[in-house]
Amino acid sequence: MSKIKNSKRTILNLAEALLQDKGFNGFSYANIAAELGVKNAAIHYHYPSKEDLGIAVMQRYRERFKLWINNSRVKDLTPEAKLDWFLSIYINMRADQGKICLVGSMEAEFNSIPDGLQSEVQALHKDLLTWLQAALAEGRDAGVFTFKGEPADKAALILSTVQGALQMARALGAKKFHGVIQQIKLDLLK
Amino acid sequence: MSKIKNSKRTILNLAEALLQDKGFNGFSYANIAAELGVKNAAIHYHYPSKEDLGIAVMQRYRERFKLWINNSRVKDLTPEAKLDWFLSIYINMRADQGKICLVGSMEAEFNSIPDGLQSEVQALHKDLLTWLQAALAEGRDAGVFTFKGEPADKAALILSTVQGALQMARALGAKKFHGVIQQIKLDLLK
DNA sequence: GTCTATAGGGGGATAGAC
DNA sequence: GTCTATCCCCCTATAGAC
Repeated sequence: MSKIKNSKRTILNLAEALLQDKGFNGFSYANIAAELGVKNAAIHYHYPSKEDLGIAVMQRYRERFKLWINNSRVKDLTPEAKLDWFLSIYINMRADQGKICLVGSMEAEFNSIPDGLQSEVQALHKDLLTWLQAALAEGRDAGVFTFKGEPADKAALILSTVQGALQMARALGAKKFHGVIQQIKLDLLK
Repeated sequence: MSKIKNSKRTILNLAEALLQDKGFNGFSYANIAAELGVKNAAIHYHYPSKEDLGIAVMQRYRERFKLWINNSRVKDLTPEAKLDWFLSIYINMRADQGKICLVGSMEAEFNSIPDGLQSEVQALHKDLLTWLQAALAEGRDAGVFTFKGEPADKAALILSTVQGALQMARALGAKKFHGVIQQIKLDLLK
């Protein structure tokens, strides 16, 4: 791995964590530079504008998700295990550390982020929804999930729920978040 | 109504709308001043600091909610009508105009808002949760709601859901939001 | 109560040296 | 690739005149 690729990766890692922590308007190049031990301008060399940086974070996340769902370790899971895998993504975001999901962070500030970034948020949200909808449909057909209505609406509900629950955890604690996760399963499993 | 009270009320109205639109870090005194047709400093006269303004918005909302739930027009509703009333609060926030709820807006920026404001967010979220939990328990006892688990967890789930769904509407459209609202009812009613 | 003026800080971004 | 230096803008907040 070349040095520049490593720098870029480290910057993206920090930016992603800051987005989940403080949001797009809540972090600055100075935050990243400080943690990296370099100066402000060095970050601009790798990502000229803040919009570029935000877009790069979102695109990387989308590609990561695509790799996961196309890997047989996820693809071949039972519907129930697929749901557990999906929920574990949000559990691993560490509600106890006040982190929220990228999509929720970006959508809360949607009206004050650059246009190009809005499109990336939209694309990622669609990807998540599409996969979850298929998993729910598969599970209901297999007789392990039970819910009324359309898989599309149920998927949108579950995604909205985990997104909101991570935010709730900031004010009311991680315990409440885990209660919601359990309730999602109670509402879905036979 | 005195003139100062009117000014204060107008400022709070504008601040509330801006919070739902752009978030605490996304709006400025200049935004309010411009819409009010006065200068920046005039707003500081009524609310010295931005934290004061944010807290005042949250406190007013809490009192408004308290008045509603203690009014017989809500208190005497059937459990099912209570749920509809509660959901109508979020429907009336106009997902089609990109507005989200105050709690969601504040919690998404929770780690970069003043401490005093964090406490108000926490208090409002608790109020909403407490009322919804009681309504759900009442409805299940009356045999009109059906759900597994604890009313506390189901209430936290529903609140997280509407909060997340309003945010989702920004990226994916208001139609998806209304689909989620319908799904909430499908998941709850017998 | 609102004004002008201003202080003081932070943020995004660029130029040019090394 | 990273540095120093700098520009310019927006923001919160205050002082003092009207």
